[in-house]
Amino acid sequence: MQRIIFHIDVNSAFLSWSAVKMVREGKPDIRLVPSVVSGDPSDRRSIITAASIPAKKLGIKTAQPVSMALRTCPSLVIVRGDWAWYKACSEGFISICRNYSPVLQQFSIDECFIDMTFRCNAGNAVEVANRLKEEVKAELGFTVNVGIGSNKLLAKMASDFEKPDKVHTLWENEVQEKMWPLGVRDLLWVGKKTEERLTANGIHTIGQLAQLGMGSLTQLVGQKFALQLHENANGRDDSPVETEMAEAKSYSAERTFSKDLTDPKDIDRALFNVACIVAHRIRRDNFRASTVSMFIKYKDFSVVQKQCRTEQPTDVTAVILNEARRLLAEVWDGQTPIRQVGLGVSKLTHESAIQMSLFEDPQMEYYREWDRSYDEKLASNKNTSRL
DNA sequence: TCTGGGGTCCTAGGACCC
DNA sequence: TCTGGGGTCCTAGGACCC
Repeated sequence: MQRIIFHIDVNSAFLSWSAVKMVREGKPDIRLVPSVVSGDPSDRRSIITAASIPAKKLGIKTAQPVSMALRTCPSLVIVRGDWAWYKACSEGFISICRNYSPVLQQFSIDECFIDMTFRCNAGNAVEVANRLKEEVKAELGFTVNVGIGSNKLLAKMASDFEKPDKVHTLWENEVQEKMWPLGVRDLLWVGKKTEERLTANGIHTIGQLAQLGMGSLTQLVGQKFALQLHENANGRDDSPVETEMAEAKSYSAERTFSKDLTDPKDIDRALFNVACIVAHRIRRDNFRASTVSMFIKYKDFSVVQKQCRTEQPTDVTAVILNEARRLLAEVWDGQTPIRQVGLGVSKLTHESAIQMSLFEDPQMEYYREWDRSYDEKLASNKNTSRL
C-alpha cells in the first residue's frame, strides 16, 4: 500500500525563532538581513549555529567560525541563542504537526515526520501540506518547508528542495526526474568522506549511484552501508515513522578552551565541570552508567578517547570523575596542549537497587549528598530563571 | 579562516571461551 | 607440536546527523 509521509522542517530554525521573538519586541526582522545565531562572538572559537537566507547568499554557512563570517560581511547581525525560547517554539511547532497526524516522529528540535497515509491522499496531499505550513506561519510566526513522499527518505529529500516556505513532492515516479540529477552529497547519509570516495570513482550524481552495481559499491563503502545507499539512491526506504522516543544510549559533555591548555589544573577543572553536567543528566533521567569514557582533542584536531567499565552501574559524580581522571592520566603526557576535553557515559540501565557492597567507599554517602545538593541547586536556579 | 556540542551507528581487531 | 572455527564481548576509531 502506498504510504504518504510528510517531513516538516523549520527554515533556519534558531534564526527564525530568534527573529520571531525580536519582532514581537518591536525590533527589526533579522530574517531580512545577513544575520546569524552563534556563541560568544568575542571568542575566536565560536561558530555559527544558524544563518539567515541573506547571510547564506553571501556564502556564510552553518558551522563556520564567526570570525570568518565577519570578514565576509562586517555588518553581519549576530544574536546569541536563547534555548528556553527555542524549546517553546519547537513544542508549538510539534503540537501543530501532531494535530495533522498523531503518527509523528520528532527527528530533531526543528524537524519531524508525520504519517499522513490515512489523513489525506496523493490527490490532496499538497493542499493539506500547504494548510499545515500556513497554520504554523499564522500561529507561530515562522516558516517551514514540507516535503511529501511515499517514505521518510523521499519526504526528507523533498523538504530540502527550494527554501523557504515551500511544499515539494517527491513521489517514487518523480525520483529519476527530481532526485537523480542531484549530486551524491545531497543524498541523506552521504557526508564529506563518502562523497570523496564516490566522486574519486566517477560517481557524481545520485542517479549514477543508483545504477552502480552492488559489487563495486560494497568495495567502496562496505556491505551494510552499500545496501542502504543503493536502496536510498533508488528512492526506497521502508523504515516506519517511530512514534516512541528512543531512550538515550549515551550522554556526553565537552568543553573547548579559548586557548589550548597544558596546565593539568585547568584540564582537571574542565573535567570536573563536564562530569557534574553528565552525572546530573543521568540522575535526572534515572539512569546509571557502566561505562565511562574520556576524550581529548589536540591542536591538530586529532582525538584520543579511552573508556573503561565501572565496578557497578553508577550515577555518582565523584565516581565518574575519578574514572575519567584515571583515563586522562593514561592517555595524556601532561605536556601536549589540549584544545578540548570531554566525558561520556554509556551502557546505561535503570537499575534502581543500589548494591551496598561491604567494601563500598565510606565516602560514598558524602558523595551522594553532594550530588543531591548539586541537583537541588540546579532545580532552584531553573525555577527562578523562569520568573 | 581555522573550525561547537551532542548524539547514533558501524567496523575492525583482540581477548576469551568452547 | 601444532592447530580450526564459531561465538561473544569489549575497545578504539570513524562516519554521519542536527
